[in-house]
Amino acid sequence: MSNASHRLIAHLDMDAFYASVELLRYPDLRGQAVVIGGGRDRQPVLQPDGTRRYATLRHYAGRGVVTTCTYEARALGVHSAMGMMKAARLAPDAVLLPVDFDEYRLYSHRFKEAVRRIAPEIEDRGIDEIYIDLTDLPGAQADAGAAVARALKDAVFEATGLRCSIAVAPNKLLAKIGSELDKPDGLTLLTEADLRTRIWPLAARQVNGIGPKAAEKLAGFGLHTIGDVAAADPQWLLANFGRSYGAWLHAAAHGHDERAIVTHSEPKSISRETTFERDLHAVHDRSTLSELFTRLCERLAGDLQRKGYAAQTLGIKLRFDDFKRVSRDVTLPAPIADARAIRQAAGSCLKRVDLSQRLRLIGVRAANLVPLAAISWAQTSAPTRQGAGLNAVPDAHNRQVDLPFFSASDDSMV
DNA sequence: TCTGGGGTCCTAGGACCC
DNA sequence: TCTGGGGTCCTAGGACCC
Repeated sequence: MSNASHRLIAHLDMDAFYASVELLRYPDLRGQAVVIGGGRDRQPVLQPDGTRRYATLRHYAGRGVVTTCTYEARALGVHSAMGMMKAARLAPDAVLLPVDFDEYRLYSHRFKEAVRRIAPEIEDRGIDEIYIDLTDLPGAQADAGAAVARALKDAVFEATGLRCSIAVAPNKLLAKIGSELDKPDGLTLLTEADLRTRIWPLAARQVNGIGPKAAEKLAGFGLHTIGDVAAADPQWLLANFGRSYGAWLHAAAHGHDERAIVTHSEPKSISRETTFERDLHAVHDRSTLSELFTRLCERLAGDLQRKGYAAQTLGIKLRFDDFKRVSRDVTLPAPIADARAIRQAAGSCLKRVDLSQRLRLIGVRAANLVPLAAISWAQTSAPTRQGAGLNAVPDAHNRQVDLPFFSASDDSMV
């Protein structure tokens, strides 16, 4: 019932989330350059005198990337998604910690619960950020959400000991941009009136949905800021960026966004992938690859079963040594969730790829997810679809994909 | 010593159906 | 022999996000 033009949408973003969680555990690192990411076995060592000894970036060797880092590390030029080798050159003395997703998920749950107690209309946007609809919250309209935002920040700190940045705006697009404007520990209020002064001067890349490719293309036309895009002729945008994306660019640059808060969603796909320590060859490293592949399928099966889904589509993703990537997938006559069936379906996909080039990464993906509860009875009567699904499986023995326990004729990679 | 892992959405062509 | 127009599903790839 709320008027769309009077919406109050908040975006809440935890400040350097993983790094900040680590600082709660290791307060002696506060104020230092700390990088999270890379290897697995870099746990701090507790020494006899009670102090901890930490690994530093200096001697890092491997293919990891920086997952996140403290603001002190950012001051040295390190940022998320940077290769660890590069980060090590920039900040050799920075402390290196392994990622601990279980711990981060715990804190993620805590901060979201704290928010939910004040404002229940939450959209999950990953482990460390959410959108919140404040529109119908008592009193929120009176001060454009300022007091609620303050209360949310306090509640999050109370529940976790962690700081966050919040922006309140008329829509998700502006709220998302706004939460970056005053980081860390920020509180930003944006209205339509701020568009010209506070949004248009920002780089186009600041808009959620304008990524590296689009930003580069825009820059090629001399459009660098959001204001530049806003000033561009809409017909010209359509002609150069396509009907859909061009129209969206125009709307976004003018601060228009009617998307609602989505409080519930079902997963569309579940996947597991791994990058090898060194590039592997399908023939040379056949047994290593086969074992890794089987392991991935087992982990995927575990994920599916734990989350209560079976998959009707299975696929693989490969990245070659030159970073080119391919994917293959197959849709089965009936959904599956067990490791052997997944291994076989994924194996059939693998056979459709030219594997003469060395591989850097391999992944397995489950899609077309069906809740396990929905398929426990009518398994056998699932209709078989015509078309590419079955045709795409070249080997006759691979057609028995709907059997819960297949006779293992396919343990090979190629 | 470049470039992780887990996702979503969009596009585009072909198969197939009516 | 020539000639339709939807609509949906499947597959592959790409952009983007956290």
